[in-house]
Amino acid sequence: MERSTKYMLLSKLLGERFKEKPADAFMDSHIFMLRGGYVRQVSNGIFSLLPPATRAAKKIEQIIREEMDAIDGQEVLFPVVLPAELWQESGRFESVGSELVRFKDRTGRDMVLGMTHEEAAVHMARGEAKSYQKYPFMIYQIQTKFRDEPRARGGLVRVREFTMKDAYSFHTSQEDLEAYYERVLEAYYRIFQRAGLSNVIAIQSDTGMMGGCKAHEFMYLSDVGEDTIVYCEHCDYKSNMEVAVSHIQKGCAEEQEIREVHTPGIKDIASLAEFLNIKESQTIKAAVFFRRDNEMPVVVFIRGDLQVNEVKLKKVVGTEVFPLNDTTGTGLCFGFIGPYNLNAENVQVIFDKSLEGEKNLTCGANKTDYHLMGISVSRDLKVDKFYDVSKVNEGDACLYCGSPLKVSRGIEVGNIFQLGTKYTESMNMQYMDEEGKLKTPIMGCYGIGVGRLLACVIEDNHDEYGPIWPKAVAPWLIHICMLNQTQPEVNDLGFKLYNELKKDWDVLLDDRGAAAGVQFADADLLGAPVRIILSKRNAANGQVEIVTRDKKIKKLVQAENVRQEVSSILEQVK
RNA sequence: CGGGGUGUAGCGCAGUUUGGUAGCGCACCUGGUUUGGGACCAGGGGGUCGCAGGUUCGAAUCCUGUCACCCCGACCA
Repeated sequence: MERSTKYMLLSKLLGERFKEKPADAFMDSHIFMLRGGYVRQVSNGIFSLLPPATRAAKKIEQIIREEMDAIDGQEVLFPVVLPAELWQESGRFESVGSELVRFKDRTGRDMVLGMTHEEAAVHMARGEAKSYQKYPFMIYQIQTKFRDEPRARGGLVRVREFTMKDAYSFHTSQEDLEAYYERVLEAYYRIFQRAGLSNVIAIQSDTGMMGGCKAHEFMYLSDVGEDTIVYCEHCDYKSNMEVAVSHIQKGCAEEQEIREVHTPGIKDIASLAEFLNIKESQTIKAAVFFRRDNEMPVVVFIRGDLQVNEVKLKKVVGTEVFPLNDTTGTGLCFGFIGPYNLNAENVQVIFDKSLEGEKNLTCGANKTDYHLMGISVSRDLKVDKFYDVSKVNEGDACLYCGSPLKVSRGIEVGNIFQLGTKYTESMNMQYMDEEGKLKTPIMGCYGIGVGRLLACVIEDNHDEYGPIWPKAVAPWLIHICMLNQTQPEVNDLGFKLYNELKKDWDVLLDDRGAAAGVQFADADLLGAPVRIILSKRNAANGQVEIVTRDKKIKKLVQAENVRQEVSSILEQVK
């Protein structure tokens, strides 16, 4: 019996492969992982990995490990289950929503499932790093996380339980953190490159529930990505849509008198612009939200052609906001809300910067079926402050160089944060500096989702038949097919090559005696970079065929030269 | 959490409108013929038709409830 999945007989490999497209999958990586016997869903967003995926994941983890060690990381392991007290110390037991799984243990003690490990890292570090002499240091783990996502989807791209590499660094100065942050950023680029993932960019991002000041997300650019990225082709500007900024072209309208117009049933900007034959950019849109703390509705006034960026708005109002659909009890005249003569006693009003200085605008009249035309913002409205709460649109001018901005989709495969002292301070972590004074360390954290990265590697490396694994990640490097296996010379040569090659490489031997088409289809799904094909007709000449999974190399070689040919071909493939 | 969709064998599906013995293709097992892109012949195993109630002589099919999964949105290190 084979004892190692490193080399393996295909007849023993666990994992049914099939040719039909699974009905529930729509992403290529998801389809191939199901069809190729890589993963099986156990529950929504919860997967088991079969041997091929396990092997590929381990290889990715090893790449990550090497690169983390290369920037002085020390590997550790935190628990999956943590006591609520730790999360109460940081304040996140209360502040994080229901994606944090909370439960009670046998004795009724509150516990959580780790969804990220800042608290655990500080808990470890504060007990072990009491002198400045230990600093700086970085600890990391590769560990299961659980987040009860409201909506898992796309196979391994967005799941509830997943393996993540998370790293935490501790510093005695902001400068030191920033210098280290740069080292991590470069290590991340090396990791993605080594894993065979092209087209990953680092972009500025929102810090979200992590807190802190500066953060980057590493985005694999892909049409099936869930995140929207704004970037400038001319300068270096790249940002998540959530925090993207742009220069908004201002109108140059003439000032006009205010006049009321009858607009029966015209409740949205598109129909208003059409009804009055004006541009959408000449209107003021009112978007209403409610605050999570339910204090009062938030009315955002923004130029009619723009949209409200809820992440930006959340930062301005200081709490989460949700679009308000139920109008009753707000005192607002829905569909006809305008900033002029608005009874704003019971609402919070925010003006977007797109309105600053604009003239001759049309807005709701705060009474049903009427709008006002000719509003000039500086003349007619009292605005204390304009905020940037608008979404960037493709083609907007870059704030830094003026070139038109581009918009793309991406999958977040990693992120890095400068956390500052958010956790070290709240959790009372201190060290003694050179002068004998107690100081609070400054912290950074850095994550990579292993399974998501694996899925992205397939997204980036596949054809219509299956994955084309980069050799650094491939479950097996060499896949031997024996056509006409009933012929002793084929069978014997197959096992001879298998036994020889497995000394140096991860090898899979198809010993099932299956039809050629079956063997090829399965080899495509398993995606080994190099395929060796044995057949009756070539065995007669002492030859075997070697092809690469990407079909770029295909050659007949003498059986006795296979080892060196494989070696040289492996040098050439990605 | 809102909107939509689907639950029948491991996978893909038909059957439900009009109630009457649980079906098809692929996969799996046995034997045989095959073998350069999912080949063929013969035989076989596998289902409480998501679950729970109800109507009925009789329910995959009709009614009520419930659960799960998928898609869009909301949400999200």
